Amino acid sequence: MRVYNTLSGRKEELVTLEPQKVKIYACGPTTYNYIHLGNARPLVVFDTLRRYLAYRGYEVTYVQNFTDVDDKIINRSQEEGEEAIKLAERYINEYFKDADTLNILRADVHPRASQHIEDMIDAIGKLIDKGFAYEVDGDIFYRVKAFKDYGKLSGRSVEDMLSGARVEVDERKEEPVDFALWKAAKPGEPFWDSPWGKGRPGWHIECSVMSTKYLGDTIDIHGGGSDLIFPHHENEIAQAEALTGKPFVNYWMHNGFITINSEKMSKSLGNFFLLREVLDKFPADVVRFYLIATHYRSPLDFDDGKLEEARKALGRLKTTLMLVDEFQQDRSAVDEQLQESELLEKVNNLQQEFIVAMDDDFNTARAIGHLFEISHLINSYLAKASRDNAQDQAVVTKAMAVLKELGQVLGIFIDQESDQGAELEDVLQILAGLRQAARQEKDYSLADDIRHFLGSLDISIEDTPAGTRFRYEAVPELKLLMEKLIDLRASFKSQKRYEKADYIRDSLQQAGIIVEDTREGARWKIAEA
RNA sequence: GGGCGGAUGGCGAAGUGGCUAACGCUGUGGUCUGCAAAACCACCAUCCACCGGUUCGAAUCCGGUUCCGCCCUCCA
Repeated sequence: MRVYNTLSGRKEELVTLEPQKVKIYACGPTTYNYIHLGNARPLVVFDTLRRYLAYRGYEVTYVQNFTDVDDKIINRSQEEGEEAIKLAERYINEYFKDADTLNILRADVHPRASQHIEDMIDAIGKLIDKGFAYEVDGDIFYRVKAFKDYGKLSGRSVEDMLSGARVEVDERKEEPVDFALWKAAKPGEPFWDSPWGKGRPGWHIECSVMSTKYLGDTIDIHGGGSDLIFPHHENEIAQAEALTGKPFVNYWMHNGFITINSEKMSKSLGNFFLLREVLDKFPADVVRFYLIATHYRSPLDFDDGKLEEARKALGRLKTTLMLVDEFQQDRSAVDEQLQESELLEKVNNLQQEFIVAMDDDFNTARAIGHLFEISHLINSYLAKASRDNAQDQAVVTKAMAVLKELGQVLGIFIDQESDQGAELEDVLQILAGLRQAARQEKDYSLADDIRHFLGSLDISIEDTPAGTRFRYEAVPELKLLMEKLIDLRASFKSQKRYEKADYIRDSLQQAGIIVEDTREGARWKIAEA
């Protein structure tokens, strides 16, 4: 398995500290707002990385922090009159809602800066003792010149930075490039007690401290967005390696940005979309698919059209799942009489190619391409297969298991549970029955009326030799379907087509829905409720 | 100014020395259908920003040019 390492600027064979075990630290969000789509990319990218490593037999330990002590949080809390830690906590909870929707697995540990102040004070003290930090008026700065490897990650030299320094210079610092480890508290700010007075930690120290605390002095992979390379990750290295004398991270991985009209999506430019706004318009699996359909290091341009395309593309894979589901007679009883099959041979080859693609720096784009090829093979096979043929059943089931398994590794098959599933399906089938009968009687206006009605609810209807099938992305509301059925029944009654009206009432009853006629009209209820 | 990366069909996006340049979207023709949708079948880049070089052979390596993005300030 090969991984692009920012440190060396090339792909390297992944050799973990311990065989078949991998320790990953991912930089998490600063929680002063809802996350935007740009924040979601590393979440999905590193979640996919993690799933894939687990799929390949690694025991993964995954740590993702929350920055809940920070200038932006303090500013926000002063604007809104909410205590900083409370505000941060509130957005941490909101973060989990978004992440869960996107099918992001929880980390093994989600450490928060606010809960590791003691550890940070301890680390800062040691850095001072070793000569890597100095105090000025209650502030502590890191002495960049003392760390000889400074700049090795971002590929720049201290000299270059000093000459081209655009940093607003704090005169008290020994060098403009020195950065804050500890900031003395200003009036009205949250603070903790330290040997240097009341204050709070700088941003960079938390990751060094929490990474080493939970994963050890040296870890395998540290990930985040490319904008963290400098200064954040550079400073993490300086802090941690000065402290331990050991390499901090073996593989640094950075994802590219999401752009809008080729400009980076960012809060300061104001061109961002909150993840939940996007999730309002598009299902989570589509968003996830969109985020990994491009290689993680490439820029990814955003607009609704791209998501629409992702919706259609993913829909193709889901269609295969649906077609197989429809084809299968009895899922449990297969598998025994499995014979040689050209389909399975090809599918197994594609599974290997999927692995080759993912092994090559997690090339999800190429891997997804192989998924489409599998999908295509299964669809073609299905078109000629026979439901009653045990061999066909076995082969298709086996092929689909591969597709599902690989989709699961990428996290793109998110099951959408419906709470009224049973009734809903029955009601749809009753509508299908009415339409089917209308078609047989050549009453196409009624047949089309039903189809158009369903179309208006974003349910599309497809006739197949085996019957009628429904497709929808958002689970439709039972209430609306019932209103239509009640309407139809009323019009049948007024036309004195009682056999149709009764068909509706009787089949609803069988489905567990009771229709009662009253003076004002009909009403309905679910029998068990 | 310094550092890093990119330029592939109508669009998106893989491919980093050698079979017909993946895959998806769109489009076209066909099968199927009361109509439709889905599915299936077939077709859609003699060419990979430009110029030069290395090589038997390059989109793929090297040099140069143009254009674009990112980082150097909080940012995933």
